Amino acid sequence: MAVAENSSQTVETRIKNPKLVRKKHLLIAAKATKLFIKKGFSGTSMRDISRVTKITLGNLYSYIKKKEDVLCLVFDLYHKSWVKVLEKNGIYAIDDPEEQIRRAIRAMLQSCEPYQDEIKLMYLESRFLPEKSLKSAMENERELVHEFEKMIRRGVERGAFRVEDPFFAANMIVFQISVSPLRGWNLRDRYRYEELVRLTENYILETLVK
Amino acid sequence: MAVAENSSQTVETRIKNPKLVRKKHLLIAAKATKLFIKKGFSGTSMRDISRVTKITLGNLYSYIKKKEDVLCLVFDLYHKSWVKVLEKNGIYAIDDPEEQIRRAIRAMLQSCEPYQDEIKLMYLESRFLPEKSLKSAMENERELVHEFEKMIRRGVERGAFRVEDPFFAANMIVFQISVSPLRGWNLRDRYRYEELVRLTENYILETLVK
Amino acid sequence: MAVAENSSQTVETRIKNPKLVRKKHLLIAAKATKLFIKKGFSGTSMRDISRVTKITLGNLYSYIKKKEDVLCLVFDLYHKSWVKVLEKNGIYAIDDPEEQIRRAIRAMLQSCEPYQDEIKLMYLESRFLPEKSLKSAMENERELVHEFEKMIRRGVERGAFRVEDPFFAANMIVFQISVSPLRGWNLRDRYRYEELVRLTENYILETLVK
Amino acid sequence: MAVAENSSQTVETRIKNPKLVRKKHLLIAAKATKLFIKKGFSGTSMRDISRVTKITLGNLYSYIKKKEDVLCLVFDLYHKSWVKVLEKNGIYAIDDPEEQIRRAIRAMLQSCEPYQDEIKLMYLESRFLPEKSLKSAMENERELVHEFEKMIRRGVERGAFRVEDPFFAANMIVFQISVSPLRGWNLRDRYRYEELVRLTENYILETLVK
DNA sequence: CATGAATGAGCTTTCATTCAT
DNA sequence: AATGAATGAAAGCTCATTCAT
Repeated sequence: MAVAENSSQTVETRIKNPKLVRKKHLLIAAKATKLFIKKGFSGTSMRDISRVTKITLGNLYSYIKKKEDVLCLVFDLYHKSWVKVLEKNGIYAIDDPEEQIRRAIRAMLQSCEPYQDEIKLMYLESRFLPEKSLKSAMENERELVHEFEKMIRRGVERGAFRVEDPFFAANMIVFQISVSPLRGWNLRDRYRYEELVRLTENYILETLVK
Repeated sequence: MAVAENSSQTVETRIKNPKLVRKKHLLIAAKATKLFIKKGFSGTSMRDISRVTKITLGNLYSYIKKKEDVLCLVFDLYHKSWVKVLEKNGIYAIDDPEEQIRRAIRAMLQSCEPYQDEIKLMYLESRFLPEKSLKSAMENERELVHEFEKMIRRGVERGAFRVEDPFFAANMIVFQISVSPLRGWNLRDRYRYEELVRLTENYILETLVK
Repeated sequence: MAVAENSSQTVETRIKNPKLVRKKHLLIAAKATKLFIKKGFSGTSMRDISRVTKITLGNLYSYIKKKEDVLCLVFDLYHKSWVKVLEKNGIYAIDDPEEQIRRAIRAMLQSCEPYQDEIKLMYLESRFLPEKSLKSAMENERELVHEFEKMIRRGVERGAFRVEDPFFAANMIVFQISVSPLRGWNLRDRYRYEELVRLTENYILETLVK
Repeated sequence: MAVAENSSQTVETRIKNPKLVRKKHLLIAAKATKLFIKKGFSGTSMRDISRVTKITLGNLYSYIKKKEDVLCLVFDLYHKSWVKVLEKNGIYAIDDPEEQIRRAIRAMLQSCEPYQDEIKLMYLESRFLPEKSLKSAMENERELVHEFEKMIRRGVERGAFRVEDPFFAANMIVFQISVSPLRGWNLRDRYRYEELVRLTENYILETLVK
């Protein structure tokens, strides 16, 4: 969930200098994100993007080939490495299943915090991705679900969890983690984010634990 | 979740005959829904809508004033009466809190079943609604959340439920009910809908019940 | 070579009134022809065409679907019925082969006269036609060549002509007929058109007749 | 018709070293020719030319000033020295007029053979030449016509030819020589080139000779 | 009430060309 | 001499919306 370091291998470029490409791609992705959040992908014009990035329209097209490439850049920027979030937070090293999954959820929630709008954006606009990118985004999510499934199964085997269908539960948990970005309008003016984290964490755990 | 009978108070019209207006509004909403599901609101042109409704472009603008009015009509058609779903299914008459909420969830899930795509659509395109309609749609949801909150509080008082924060829980439940429309791509080819209903129902109940 | 009466069956339209379509198509074709002669097909923009026809750009696209359709309209306007020119001039009724072919050539040359630039245009820009139209244009020419071939064979059988290869000769004659439009720059300021007709006619006949 | 040795006096350059200029000009012309044949002058972009020549876009503009200069280079490359073809083939030394003109035609046809596409190209795209180059190209052709005119007049004086108007005939002959490049689509899949040479040669001669 | 032609602004994309290094 | 990033204008085309009939 942390912002990706190496964006934009996906997007072809006419510019040769890779450092410059990276820099501009980051700029484009960052600025476009804000526009997309405000007006949506279809509602944002290339001229808008040109204006806010202060990159000439013609030059903009030196760094991308099509408008949807901008969307890919945005996804590249934010959609990297859900699983890495777990790795980085040392989740796999935790032995106790309850503690493990609790910490996993918390890690996810905390690393989502600064990117609520971005996550919603990705949720709303993923359908405009070119098929290849869409697939990779979905694969990314599937991986995350799979990690949770494994954690749940382990908890069940250990007798710590009581779960009817681990695959379904894993899907539900991943979905529940996104409750704040997706339903924020009803929650975020009522709770501080930390509270939301705690509440969500507890709520999910309540379901699993015997 | 049943289709609303009286759509289109929201949308102003040049036509006087109210029966005709209602008839055409229903037609427009129904046909536009399919287009929006397939191509999104921004991806659908007024010409597309004119073509599928077989209403001339000019005439179409006798029944609406702007393109976003069509979206309002669609929302009017599907977004009415969440609470009525509960009423109609006799939820309020059920005394046992666990049974009550279980049946409420089931009623919601079942009445959502034929409208998965429409629900997703409303989720995706609500941001293009004019503010007034958006507010009313949100209000509608808030009402539903509120009903669940009341059921939860009653269960807690009766000692049937163990819930930290009823308002949060109600929000989460309403959110969880929409797991199938919103995350269908990973679930719907694995489970039949009845199974999903059962799994979701059980999963949510597991959390609440002591 | 006479201008076609019924242009534009080829080109699809959003406009329903067929008379209007015909009228505008004629207008578009006529005005575009002049532009294409001056600046070529690629060098002429849709905006140019919009300007000279005084049809709004958006509306222009109600009468065509793509820019190349305009080229089709131009070809429809001028490229009809080479063979009809022969029919209309009563060529097939002439018994004497020499007289027949002489009159055929003259008829072609005379009916070409008002359209020198247009013929050159069609020669230069035919490569931008969509394949279907290109084929039909080529077929049209092939028919003309074929008619000449038949006339030549008849003359050979009658002992009036001395020709090595009638098919080749027919091709060469059709080519020679276009000498004025295609090489006009060197000839047209030296001879009046009538003289060119006479010279070409005699020159070709000289080759054939025993 | 042989490729010119000294191209590019026409085109101004920022580069000083004349050998280098010549080398690059030849490269540009040769590669651009292929592109122009395939996609036309207007359909070819400077980037295309940069790509195939492997000369950087910026550097390309060190050797030319405008895109049309590239066209000039192409014309320089192929359009030189029609008259030289006659010289090199020893045409002027031939005494017998019929033999002379027959050999002249054959020489032209044979030296055209490898450049059919190039000749058509020059025919199609000459209108994009800057006026000066266009004039020089036309002058070149005029010279060729003039040579033929002289040969014809000589034949007439000697009593070998019977020609109404030598200037017109010369024009027509030069035009006929280009029948294969310009009308190839109907002839070239029916005859081998040698046959076309023989047929054209005989056909033209038939007209002239008493 | 209905028709469908017309409008004009806006879209994405590409191009010839220049300029700093 | 050479590189390649940058520019700004213009291209083809579509759209929501209006208006005369």
